[in-house]
Amino acid sequence: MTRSEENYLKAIYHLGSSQNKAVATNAIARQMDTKPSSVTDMIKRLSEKGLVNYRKYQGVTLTQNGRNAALGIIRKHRLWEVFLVEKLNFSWDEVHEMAEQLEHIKSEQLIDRLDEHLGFPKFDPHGDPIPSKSGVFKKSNKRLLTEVPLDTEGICVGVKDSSAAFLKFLDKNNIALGDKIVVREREEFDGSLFIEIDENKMHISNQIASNLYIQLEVL
Amino acid sequence: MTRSEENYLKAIYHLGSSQNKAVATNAIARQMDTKPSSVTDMIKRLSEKGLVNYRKYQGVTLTQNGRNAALGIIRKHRLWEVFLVEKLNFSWDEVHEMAEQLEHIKSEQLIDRLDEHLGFPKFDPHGDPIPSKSGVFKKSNKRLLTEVPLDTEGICVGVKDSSAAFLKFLDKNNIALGDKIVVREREEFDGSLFIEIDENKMHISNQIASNLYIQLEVL
DNA sequence: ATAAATATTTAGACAAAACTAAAAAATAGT
DNA sequence: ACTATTTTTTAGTTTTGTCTAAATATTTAT
Repeated sequence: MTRSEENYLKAIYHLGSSQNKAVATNAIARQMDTKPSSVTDMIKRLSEKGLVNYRKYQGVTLTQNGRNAALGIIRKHRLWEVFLVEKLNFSWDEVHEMAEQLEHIKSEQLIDRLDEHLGFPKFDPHGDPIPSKSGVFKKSNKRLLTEVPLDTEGICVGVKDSSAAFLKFLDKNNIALGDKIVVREREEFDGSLFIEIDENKMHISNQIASNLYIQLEVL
Repeated sequence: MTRSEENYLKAIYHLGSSQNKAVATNAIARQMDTKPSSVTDMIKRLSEKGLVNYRKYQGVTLTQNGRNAALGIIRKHRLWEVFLVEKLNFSWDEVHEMAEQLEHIKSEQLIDRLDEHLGFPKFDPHGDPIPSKSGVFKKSNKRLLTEVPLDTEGICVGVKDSSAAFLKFLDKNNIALGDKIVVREREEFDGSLFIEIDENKMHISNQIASNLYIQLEVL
């Protein structure tokens, strides 16, 4: 499979073929920053290879083979992200570009050894689940801080609003990706939260909480 | 730069442009398992980009830019090989294919962090020197066991004859890549050697010794 | 139900990187 | 010095993946 084919499969998966919804040509074009006509071309090729189901004008879904291929690429992407963050000390927001390249390295052996080297992680640094070799994965336990149950420990894995202003705010208040967070109390009146962040108590507004993603621990 | 361009530069470097000899079209074609006409095409492109010096029918040399690019790729290749062997426990003979792919990953940051993660190694698992960020590297201290001075410790990093028969012999005699080796005595009569291999004393024929590469330690 | 808007596909081109076949230059052998 | 051989280059195609422009299908709005 070519690199380009892999990228299309991944895009189709992310655009909803994970839930087996048919994905529109236009949506793929937007996602991949390319033209709809190019997408049509590629879809035909993928269809001939039995990786997608395609009927003219009706959008596209992944076949079982296509889905497996997509999951394989996602597995590689996320394992490499873990490597970059855990072993090379990159931060969550620096790794995507590199992982986009690394995910196309072809070697079963390599990715299995990497998996082992990393201790078979189940989630990537953004809290997204890592499919196993055979394509199974845990449901993500990533949710907004506003939706986390009380007294349950989680790890800060992402932001919804990635504006400079918000990131600066986080920085000033010593909230960083990877921090351990527990919600201790929810204020009914304004939806603000009392939290503990790496053992320090804090009070944050609903505004803030609704822009922070937390990954809850799962066994 | 495209992947293909990078591979051509590397091939030209290895074929003698390291010593600034002009490299023949045919030689490149052989090395890259491609046709001479394809090589001519590519050389023209590289020449337009200022990466090689080219005069029709006269062969090709690398420009300074070309040489730097080639060294950059070699640096990446060899650092990834160290990673594969040291961190993922692959053996010397399994890593080349993977490194061929990994060497094309584009990210200065990534390779510098990898370098640091590995402790700034100066040689790869085959005993070949790793160019620094700025393109300088130690001369290889890789040589045949027959040419190693007495009482000088080295590490077994390669074989000249990689026939199954020879590899089987090594296996049977417990000689493996990565073993520490010291030559204690050379027998004038038949050129055989008394060596210590990981503390065990052994006597090996000149035949054997002249097919084993040793990397001598350097500071 | 039909016109307007939107989405999708087709047709034809292009660039990169390869190929084959044929021509031209360089080298070697006598 | 002049063939014969080898090497290199040119010319013309092919494949992959993209593009633009035009044609066709579908959806939406009245």
